[in-house]
Amino acid sequence: MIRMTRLTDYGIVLLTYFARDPDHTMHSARDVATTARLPLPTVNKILKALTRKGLLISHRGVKGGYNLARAPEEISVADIITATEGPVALTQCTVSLPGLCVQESCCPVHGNWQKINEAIRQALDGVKLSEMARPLARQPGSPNKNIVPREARVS
Amino acid sequence: MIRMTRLTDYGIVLLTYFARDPDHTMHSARDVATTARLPLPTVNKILKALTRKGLLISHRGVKGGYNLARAPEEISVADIITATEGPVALTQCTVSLPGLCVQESCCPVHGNWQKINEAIRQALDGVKLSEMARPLARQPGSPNKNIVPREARVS
DNA sequence: GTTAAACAGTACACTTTCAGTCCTGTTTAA
DNA sequence: TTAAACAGGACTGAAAGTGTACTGTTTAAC
Repeated sequence: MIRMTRLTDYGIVLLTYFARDPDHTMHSARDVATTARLPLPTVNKILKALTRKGLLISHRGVKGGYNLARAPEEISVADIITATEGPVALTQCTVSLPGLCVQESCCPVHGNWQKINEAIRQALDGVKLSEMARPLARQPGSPNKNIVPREARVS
Repeated sequence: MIRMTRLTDYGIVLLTYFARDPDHTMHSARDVATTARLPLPTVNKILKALTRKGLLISHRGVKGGYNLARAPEEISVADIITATEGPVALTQCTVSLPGLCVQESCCPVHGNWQKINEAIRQALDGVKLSEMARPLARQPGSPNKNIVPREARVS
């Protein structure tokens, strides 16, 4: 499996809660944590990170909370992954700028990765948060199932 | 960054050495390790794994070694990743069979990942080993540059 | 038949990364 | 003034990844 971190997965789920709210009202980390049934410290951490990367807007103070910084149609899965994990790429080399790799001039597969990464980037860029939030939500206030605890899975 | 393990990266590079040989002759792990300038134990480990998954054919004994099990045009990057890391997917849930996830029935993004993973699978399936081996090889006997040692990169 | 080269399989130690939590500080509505 | 809520950093335990070593099996060559 090509790994995405669990926090990124959580982040996407949390963002769908914001996206699903038609009024675009503010939601505190506590509310979101309760809704998503995830521990508050973890939710805090994720929302803070997403804010730093410009996907959420924070409001401090007693009635504070978070808002989506952009419309759900304008936020792609690639944006979210980029925010929490850095540029979308499968290998280190294509993340770094040209010339930074010490063995670049003689690598047998140099350049080919660019094409692969570009394809993946496009795939992830084509899926918007609005789509992720849309169809299959049966119970809005429900936990993330993407992460399956090992002990919860049939062997 | 969406992570692929280093061994997978190595594996792809090693396979390109086999693919690049027009005669499809057998190569021992020792030879490949020397050519790729990677430690022999590591190369051994990777080639053994690729053999178990059916991408290479092994021949034991004194003049033994490895061969590609199929033509380079018939081996995709997805095949290689699948062989070393399991099914191509970004999240756990889409790897498991339906029904195995305890929270499946109420996950807000369930099903949407299927689409994303499919897109990525197709992207990786469209790139064949023959393409990876083809164009940019300047010095056939050169090391893998995909992995950039942290200390080798400009900060 | 003996030998040595080469693959097969397993186990292990080391390192790095992830995940989750906690603590202190700042902001702001009531 | 108070308390709710975000900001930022630090820390720890767990998990995964990485590289190596060791023992066993196969087989070509002599």
